[in-house]
Amino acid sequence: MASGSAARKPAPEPLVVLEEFLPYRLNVLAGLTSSALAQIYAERFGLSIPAWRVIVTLGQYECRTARDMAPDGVMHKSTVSRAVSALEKRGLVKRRPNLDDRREEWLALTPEGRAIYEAVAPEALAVGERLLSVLTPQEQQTLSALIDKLTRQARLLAPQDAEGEEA
Amino acid sequence: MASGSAARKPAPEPLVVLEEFLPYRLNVLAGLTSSALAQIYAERFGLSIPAWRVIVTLGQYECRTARDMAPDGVMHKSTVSRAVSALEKRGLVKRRPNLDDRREEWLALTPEGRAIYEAVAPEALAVGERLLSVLTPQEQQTLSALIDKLTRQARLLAPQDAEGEEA
DNA sequence: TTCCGATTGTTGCCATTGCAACCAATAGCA
DNA sequence: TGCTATTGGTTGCAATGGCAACAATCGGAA
Repeated sequence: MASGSAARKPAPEPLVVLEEFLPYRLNVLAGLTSSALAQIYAERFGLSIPAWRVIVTLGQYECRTARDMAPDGVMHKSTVSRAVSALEKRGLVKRRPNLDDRREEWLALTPEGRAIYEAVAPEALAVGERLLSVLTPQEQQTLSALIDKLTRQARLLAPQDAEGEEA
Repeated sequence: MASGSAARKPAPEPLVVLEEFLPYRLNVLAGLTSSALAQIYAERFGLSIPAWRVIVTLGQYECRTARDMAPDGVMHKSTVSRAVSALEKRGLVKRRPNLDDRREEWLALTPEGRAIYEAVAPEALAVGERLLSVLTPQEQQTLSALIDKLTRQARLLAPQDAEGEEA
């Protein structure tokens, strides 16, 4: 940084201080966290973010439909669709028609899918633990409550439907 | 939801409960927050996320170089490059060669850019305020501290260099 | 029964963007 | 002075993913 040190001169009237701006800080934190996680499921298991979410959801609930895959509204239905297709092609997920409503299909992990799930999940959990390890149990509980409050509020402020648009 | 209510059956052994998994919850919150913000700077001012960040950074610090634009490591240098090009083409940002080191260029908002900044910033701030309005001042302070702690830790866990990969 | 609107899921198209290769310029060192 | 490693920045390429249009199906009301 030869002479770039002058880059700190504040502008006439800085209206927003980025480093203190909550949405920005949340994005940075979420991005870093995703990176840490991606190291696990991407590099080591060849899973994309959407694929990882599908795997983990199906590991948690058997037989969800693609529609239910993103009820919290984090992924686009097209994203889910493509992720499921890819996972099916890899033999990790299996579809079964729902005879009661033939628009949708039941989804479930195959044994191979379950195996991957059981290999990835503990490592992902470990990352989460390592993240939280800098907080006391009390702080963790507080954080959880704060995130919940903010998420509820953010849902009110965000465009009603559209929610899936990060990465 | 004709018959989909059965989708709740938990799997044999759910190792990860997504709704309680910190990285996931952070991503959801950050995504919703970004959506709320994007409504302002995208729909109303035609700014992309990177463009918004450039504008806001230049509003805060005059004459930063493109390199300094993402020191917190949130944007790729190619992303910054393209955002700056676009903004220059729109006449919102001006480049000036740095004669001391001709690899880099000083960047600054043009009057038009400054005008946009002064129009967007207050609205963006308002979104942030509305988000935080569900927390007491005490809680806001706590949240800030927790985010800092987690961000520091996440930086240690994430791949050393790569950080810009959200959206 | 027969529409019409709503819902699930897929796909084509396009914008975004990460990656890596590359150019230009600098710094450090022999 | 040259030679090499490093850094700021740009661009081609390919993959990702959102949007919107579409097909298939269902539910409800006339």
